[in-house]
Amino acid sequence: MSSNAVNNINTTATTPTTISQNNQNDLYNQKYINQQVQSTIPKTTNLIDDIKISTVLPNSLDNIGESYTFYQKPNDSMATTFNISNNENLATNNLQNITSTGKGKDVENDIGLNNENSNITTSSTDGINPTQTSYPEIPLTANTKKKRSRNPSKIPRPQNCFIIYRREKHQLISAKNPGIANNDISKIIAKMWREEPPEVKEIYHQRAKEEAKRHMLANPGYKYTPRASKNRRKKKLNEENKKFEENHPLKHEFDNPPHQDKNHENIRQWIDNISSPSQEQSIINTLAQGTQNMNSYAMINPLQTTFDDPLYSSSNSGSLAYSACSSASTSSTNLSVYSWSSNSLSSSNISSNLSRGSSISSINEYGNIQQPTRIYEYEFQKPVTTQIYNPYDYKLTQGMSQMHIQQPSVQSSPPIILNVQQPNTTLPLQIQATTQPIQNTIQAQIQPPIQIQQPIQAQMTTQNINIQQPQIGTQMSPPMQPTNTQNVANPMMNNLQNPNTQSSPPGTITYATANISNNIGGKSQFIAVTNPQIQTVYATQTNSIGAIPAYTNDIINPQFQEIKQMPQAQYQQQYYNISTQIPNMNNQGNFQNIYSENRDGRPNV
DNA sequence: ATGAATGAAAC
DNA sequence: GTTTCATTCAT
Repeated sequence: MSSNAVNNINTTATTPTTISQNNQNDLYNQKYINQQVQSTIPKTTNLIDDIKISTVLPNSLDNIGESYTFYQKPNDSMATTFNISNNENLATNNLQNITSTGKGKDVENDIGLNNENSNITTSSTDGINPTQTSYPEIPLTANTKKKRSRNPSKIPRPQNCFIIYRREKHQLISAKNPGIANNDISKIIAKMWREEPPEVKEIYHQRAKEEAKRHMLANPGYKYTPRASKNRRKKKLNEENKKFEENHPLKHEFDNPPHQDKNHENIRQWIDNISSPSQEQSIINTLAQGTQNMNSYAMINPLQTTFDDPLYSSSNSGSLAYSACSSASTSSTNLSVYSWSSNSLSSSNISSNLSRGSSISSINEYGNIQQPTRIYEYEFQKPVTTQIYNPYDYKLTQGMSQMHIQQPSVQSSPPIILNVQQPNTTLPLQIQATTQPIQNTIQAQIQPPIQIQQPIQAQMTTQNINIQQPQIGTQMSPPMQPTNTQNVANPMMNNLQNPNTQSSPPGTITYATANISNNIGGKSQFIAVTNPQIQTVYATQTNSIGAIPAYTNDIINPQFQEIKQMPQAQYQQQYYNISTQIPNMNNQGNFQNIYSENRDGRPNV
C-alpha cells in the first residue's frame, strides 16, 4: 500500500491567481497567490486514516509570513454526517448546570417553589434543537431553530433573563389556557416574573449571563446594532441620499467592500450580494487570511468552569473537540475555513497554539490592514471513540506546520477534497496520507507553479527577532514583571528567550508579557486572553486579583471577566512560558497566554 | 407586521 | 431618557 499509494492522491493545482485584482481595498489586496491546490484523496479502501498536510519548511523559524488556509464548504466531501448527539449533550450539560435536568424541565420544580410544571417536557425549550443538519449546533438562541424570515444571517441578540423566562413558561401557560393570545401570555408571564423570588430570578440572570457569554464566544466581535429610531431614520436617510447623490456614481458592490465598516452584518451582506461563487471564495479566502487570529481556543467549552488549557493539558485533551465545532456551526455562512500559519513556529519542539479556522461570522476588524500572522499549535486529538468523521477535528502535528485530517475508516465515506490556498511561497506543499494498518506513508509533492516574493507589509511580523544570549536552565525565565503596573503595555511581543531546553539549539520565542496588577506575591499567575472582551486570569489565589488588565482600548465588560484557580499541572514541568504572537489585538479570536512566572520544562510532554 | 412583557444595549 | 430587539404565535 505504501509505495503505490502515492498514486492514490490526485493533486491538481489550479492556475494561481492573485486575489481580488479589481479590489482597491488594501486589505483584500494582499497579493496572495490563490493557488488552489486541490488534492483528492480517494477512499479506495478503508485504510487511509490520516492525511497530513504540511509545508516543507527547512527552517520555519525564518519563514515569517507564511500562512495556509484550508477551506471547504460543508456540503463538500468532508462534511459528511456528523453525530451531533454527543455534541449536543456536551453543550447541553454545561447549560444544564442551572436547570439541572433535561430540556424543558422547569427550574421552579427543581428548587421546589411550585409544582405546576412538574412533568412538562417540551421539545426544545432551551433552543436546543435536535437538528438534522450535519453540523453540530450549539443552542445559541432559541431562534436558531426557527428560520428567520427577514434576514437569516443576522445574529440575534442574546436573550435577556426575562425573554428566557418567558420562552420557558410560554408553552406551559399556553397549555393551561387553550386559545390564549400571546399577548396575554406575555402579561401572565410578566406577572409571574415579577412575583418570582429573587433566587429564582437570579437563576435566570445567570442563564442570561451564560447566554451572553456563549453568544460572544460564538459571535466574536458581535455588536448590537439596533436600527435607528423611526424619526432619526427618516432624517438620516434624507441626509445620506443627498450626500450620496452629490458625491458618488453607483458602483458595483464588489468595488465597494465595506472595509471601513466594523459591522459583520455588512460584510456578510456584501459577500452575500456577490453573485459569483469564485468571487465569493476569493474574498472569503482573503478574509480568512486576515482573520487567522481567530481562536477556537476561546470556544473550547466556554461554559465549563475548568477547561483544558492547551498549555497545561497533556497532548490529548479531547474535550476541546466538540465545542470548537459548535462555534463554527453558528456561523451564518456555510463556509468553514481552517487556517494556520507557520510564523511563530520556531523549532520542532515548541509548543504552538491551536489555530482553528473561522467562519465568516468571525471576521472582525478587517479594517485593520495587517498581514495575517501566526497562531498555532495544537494540541488536541480526535476522540478515538468517534466513528463518524468530524470535519472539524484536525490536528497539527506537534511543532510542525502540519495539519492532520482524519478520515473515517468507513468504506462508503467520500473522498476528502482539500482546497489549499497557498501563499506566495517558494515552498512546496506536501500532502501525506498514512494508512493506518501498516502505518505506511504515501506522499505527493506539489511544487508551487510560480514563485513570487511575498510582499510582507511593514508590521509586527517583520520585526527581527533578536536572539538573545543563550541561557540555560532557570535563567531562561523571562524577567518577572513589576507588580505595581496596570496594563499590558505592549501586547504585541517581546522577544524573550525560548525556555525550551529541548530545542536544539534553544531559539527565540515570541512572548507577550503582561504587567499584572495585584500580583500575588510573585506566584504563578497568568492571563489567558481569549477575546478582548473575555479575559481570564488564572491565579493561585483567586481573591487576590482586583482587576484584569486591559491591553487595548476595548472596553472590558466586567461580566466577562473571570478569575479562575490556577489549574494543577499534571506534571510540573508542563508549565511552560509561551504566548502567541498576535498581529492584531483588536481582533477577536486572538488569544494570548501570559505567564508572569516561567518555569522550567518543556511543553507537551 | 403587530402586540405584550422585561431588560440590555445603543443613541 | 428613548428606541430597538431579543421570545412566542395568533391575528
